[in-house]
Amino acid sequence: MFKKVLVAEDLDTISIAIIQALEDLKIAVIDHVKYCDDALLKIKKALKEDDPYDLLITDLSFKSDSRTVKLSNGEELIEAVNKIDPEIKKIVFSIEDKSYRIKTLFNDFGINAYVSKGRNSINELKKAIEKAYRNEEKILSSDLSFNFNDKKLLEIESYDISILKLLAQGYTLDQISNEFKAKSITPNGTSSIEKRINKLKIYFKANNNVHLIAIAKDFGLI
Amino acid sequence: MFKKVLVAEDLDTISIAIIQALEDLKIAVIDHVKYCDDALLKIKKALKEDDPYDLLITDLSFKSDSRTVKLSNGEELIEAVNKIDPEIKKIVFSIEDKSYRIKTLFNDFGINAYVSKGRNSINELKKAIEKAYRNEEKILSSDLSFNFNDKKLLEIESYDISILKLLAQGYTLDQISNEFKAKSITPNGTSSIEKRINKLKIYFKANNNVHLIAIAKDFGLI
DNA sequence: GTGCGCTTTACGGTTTTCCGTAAGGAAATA
DNA sequence: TATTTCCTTACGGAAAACCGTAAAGCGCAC
Repeated sequence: MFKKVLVAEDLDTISIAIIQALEDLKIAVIDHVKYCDDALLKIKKALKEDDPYDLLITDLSFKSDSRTVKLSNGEELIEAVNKIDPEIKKIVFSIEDKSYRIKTLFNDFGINAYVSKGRNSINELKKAIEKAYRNEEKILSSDLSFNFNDKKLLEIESYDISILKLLAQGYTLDQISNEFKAKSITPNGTSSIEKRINKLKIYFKANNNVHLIAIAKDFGLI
Repeated sequence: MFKKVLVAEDLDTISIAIIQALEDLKIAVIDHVKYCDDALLKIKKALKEDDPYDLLITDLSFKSDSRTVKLSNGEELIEAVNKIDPEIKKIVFSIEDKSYRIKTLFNDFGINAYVSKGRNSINELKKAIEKAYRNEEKILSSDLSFNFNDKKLLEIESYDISILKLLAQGYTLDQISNEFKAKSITPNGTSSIEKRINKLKIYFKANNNVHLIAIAKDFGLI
């Protein structure tokens, strides 16, 4: 079993349960941090001392408080960790259950397991840890289990997300076009952007832009 | 101290910590349910047997799964409980930190305390329980503490929420007007609705309807 | 009844979205 | 080089949002 595990979770109520689960699994060293920044520091330090962590268990969303932080969520933490420690196994433990975001975690962030917080998540977490230790890939908690080959949500790319984000900030088509030109993102003609929004509306069965943004918010795309 | 307490919380990770905290407070009877429906049943049964609960601790959001439920969130549960058991004390323990929703809980739902899940929430919860036992009113965990006299967000009423919800579903002004006429909600002229939306846009500093809905979603209004 | 204040509704002009069609341009193919 | 195909952009008309102003409706005091 893993020897040294780091838990990044801000809610005290939840970290208690995670640590208890890790103790049940007879893990020797269990460290816990409440901020992403601290997690990165600990991983750096462990590497320097030649005693790295075997596993990182992290949440996705962290509450912001008075403390100013560099890494504000789990994705940013994982991105930073990947740069300095490609060996460490990564399990995400979060309430998020939107397939789009979870697929990105596996495909772009290279996590080993995703466990959704739910009514029986401690068992699911324990199972995922054991599977990760046995080097299984793309581990999903059983309440989720969607098809990774389903291209549906993977087709939506960062370009679409950029449009949706700007729309949600109240930009008009013209303003989005100018913004894209300024950042040399192509295509950037108002007509092209309009067409792309139209595709999204058809895809999400949205009546208009307002509806589209509401749906995008619900899906956790933005 | 309270003798009999009911905990309504779907996440197993969190309920463990809550129950542990209640045990620390030497509470004799601690019951726990994962669905709002079950909470209402237990409260009903306890009333019938003339051994009612002293305190209900509930979350706001409950995950939906295969089981079909009548009460799908904490607000609905509290509403139902208020009808059958006006005596029971009510503490809401949730991640939500938007003042609008919390104020409604105190003013319209008559809860005794609100504790925000955070980095030190177990202590906050314990303190809130003790204060509620001493009959204190409108107890807030210390990480929140906003001014109840601040009228800002209280001014937004159910009429505004109705408009926002319909907008988010892709309705046009005309359609909203018709919907309101059908449900005899007044005012229902397109012009009046337009004016109201405009107020909301000024209030939330939104550039247009799309922006407004994005903000409303972020605020948890809809 | 009359006048006042407030809310609701109506109206008109401008901007933006909405949606189809078509032109322009670049890469691929023959 | 000519042709096809796909992607990008332009254009134009209808619908809806946007925004200010004016009129109508209504309760209320006098």
